[in-house]
Amino acid sequence: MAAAAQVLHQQGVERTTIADIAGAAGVPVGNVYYYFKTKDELVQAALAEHSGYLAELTGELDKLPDPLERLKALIGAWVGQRDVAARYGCPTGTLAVELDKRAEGGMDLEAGKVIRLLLDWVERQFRELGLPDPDDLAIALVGAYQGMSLLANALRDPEIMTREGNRLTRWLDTLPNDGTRGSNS
Amino acid sequence: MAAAAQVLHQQGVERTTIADIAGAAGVPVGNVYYYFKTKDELVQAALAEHSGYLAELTGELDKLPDPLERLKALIGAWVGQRDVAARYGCPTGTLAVELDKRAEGGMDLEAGKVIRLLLDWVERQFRELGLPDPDDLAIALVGAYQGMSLLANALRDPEIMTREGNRLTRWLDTLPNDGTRGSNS
DNA sequence: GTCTATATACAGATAGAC
DNA sequence: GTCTATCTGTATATAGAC
Repeated sequence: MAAAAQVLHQQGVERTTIADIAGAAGVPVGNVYYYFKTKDELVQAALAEHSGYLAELTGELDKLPDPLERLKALIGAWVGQRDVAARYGCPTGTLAVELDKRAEGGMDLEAGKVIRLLLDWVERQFRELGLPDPDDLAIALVGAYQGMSLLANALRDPEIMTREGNRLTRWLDTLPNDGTRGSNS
Repeated sequence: MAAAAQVLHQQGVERTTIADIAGAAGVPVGNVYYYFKTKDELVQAALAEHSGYLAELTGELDKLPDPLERLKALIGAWVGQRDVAARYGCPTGTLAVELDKRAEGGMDLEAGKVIRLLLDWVERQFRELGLPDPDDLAIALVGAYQGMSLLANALRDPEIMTREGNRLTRWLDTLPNDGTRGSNS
């Protein structure tokens, strides 16, 4: 599953053969088919991997006491992945684009479900901050992440992630404060 | 070329066969190969179509006297395409994702060049407005467009385009004014 | 449960009649 | 310049030995 997630991210779903995944995992092709009946099941497995990574990350962030700090740490994690994003794009975002075209199998919305998990977590943070329209704010933040990942990838420029990350962090600081948290400045 | 642009956008590069494009254009396959030696050349042609559409759009917007109004009209054009974006994504953005994986042929950066054209035009508007860091602002605006297109597509929800479009328009109004243009409020 | 060999299908590309 | 028929490569998936 880890091999599938990595190779599918780097080479894309359509350009990746089962032999590629088998090779990356160090097993022969027939072996892969023993555990995954179709290529689509391997894609599902890769999505589950990304979903697990997301749960792990948000689980860590939830340990931070302040929702605003959690969101800033999330942006920090995104920027920390800037080189991967510039080379291969956001794993879930590029999968969403690829699966949308891959009509057969009805998996076109599976990547959207993982993105939805991230959206819901982000929305929860904005809600805890007492901000109006937390769903719109979540769309704005996650959308900015997907957008900067796509641009960084299309232009092969990791600096885009850094610059947008800084702007987003400043943006978070400009949002109205409901007064229950203290300001350090 | 128009048929190639449309079918490649809707079905994706890898899932589109030459027969699909030939069928959409109403000609047999052999005919397509008379004008385009390889599938990659058809992709190039599709990119040229999107680039032409972009030039047409910005050409129209340039007729507006105020750069701020040009940017707002650009956002309006994006939102006007919300149903297409929700179903198939941004034509250039999804192509960028697909071409990044399609290593062979060295076309991985071609879609990035078209996006660069848009970025440069947007940056020019911000510069005319006398705003600091116009390149960062352009990344933010075009990134937001790519992000909301991807989210709308992944979640199959055109309303995301409308809501983000409204937010971006309000954002433009909050940017510092250099004083050379009048405020109506 | 692991691995090799192969069947099946289909897409990119070409040859050549018209 | 248009179109049909076909070659060729390759990827998914399976059969079956071990």
